[in-house]
Amino acid sequence: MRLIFMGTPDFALTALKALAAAGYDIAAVYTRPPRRAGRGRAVRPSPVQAWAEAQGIPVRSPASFSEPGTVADFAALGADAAAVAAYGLILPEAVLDAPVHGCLNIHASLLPRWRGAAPIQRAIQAGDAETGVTIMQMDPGLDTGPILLQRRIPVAETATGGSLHDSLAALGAEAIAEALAWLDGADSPGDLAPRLQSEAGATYARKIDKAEARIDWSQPASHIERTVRAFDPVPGAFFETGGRRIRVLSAELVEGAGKPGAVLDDALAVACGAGVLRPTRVQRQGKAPMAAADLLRGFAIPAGTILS
RNA sequence: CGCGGGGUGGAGCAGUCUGGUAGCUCGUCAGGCUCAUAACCUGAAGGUCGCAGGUUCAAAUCCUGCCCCCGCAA
Repeated sequence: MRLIFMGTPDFALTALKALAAAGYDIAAVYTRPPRRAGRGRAVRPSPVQAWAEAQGIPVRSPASFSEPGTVADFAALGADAAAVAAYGLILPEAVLDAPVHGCLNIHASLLPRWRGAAPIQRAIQAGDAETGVTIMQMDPGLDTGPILLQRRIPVAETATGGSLHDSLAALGAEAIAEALAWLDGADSPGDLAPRLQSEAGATYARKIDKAEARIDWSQPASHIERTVRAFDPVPGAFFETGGRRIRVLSAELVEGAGKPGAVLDDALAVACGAGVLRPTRVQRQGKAPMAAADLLRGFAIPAGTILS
């Protein structure tokens, strides 16, 4: 089966590796163009591009499919199907229809819940007990295509954006391989007939805004705790004190009450809109992550401090 | 050449500007106190101050080069 793979970050790379390992003929990999990024602003290719090039797989990185000839080049590959995972570009209908079996997308949620850009973090933030991945037949809408198959996993109380991302990437890789195997007519694993998404239960996982990373102590402690986990490792929830930014990597709910933002003891228990939260793992700007107790040994945040 | 912080006994930090016996909060070990303790008291061990070179009577501190870690921004 002749495939086109389209994806950009690590989440997509996990799937690409799985498909390559499964022996698919990958005619080309599409990914977003290299751009200046990171400290020093060096131009660097996407994880998918770096790996694909190392494997000798042809890489294409159009800035947009509205560029002349891009759609024709895509169609000329004569692919049986395209596997799309966190690619980052909108695909016009002419692209979606070009492969024999169309374009299949891996989405990191149980659609129709959490359509959109940040399904992993939003699921944790919302306190979902379970989530998963969906393989869908792409249509022109935003994550609205017919569902081919879904795989579920529980969301652990300790799950972070990073850990859940990795779990779902692996699950998504298995699922896309299974869906493609079915399309290929081999070992049909039951009913994979596409079924339309119901609009009931549809929610939108809007992109993570930088401003959301600043902890709002007027919110309930439980919500802040989930946000801390959802935003670990990126973008990282934080607060500021003494002119320094302190990133919170994990926190625990503790007993007590107080005015939101008030530090209640010398071990960094902070009163929230409802309940009290104690950051347990933190990172001061410029420093490595450390236990909150370690930070406090050299950077006191005494009881009575008000965090805004 | 995007902006910036940092590398000091096992941990987290101060000291660097204004060179002059390396300090703080902990941890560890030993002893004491206590019904007992992560509490308290006493004492001890443990440091090539990231690496290399330079200046100086003298460098954690000043100068030069290099390595490593991290935050912001993208």
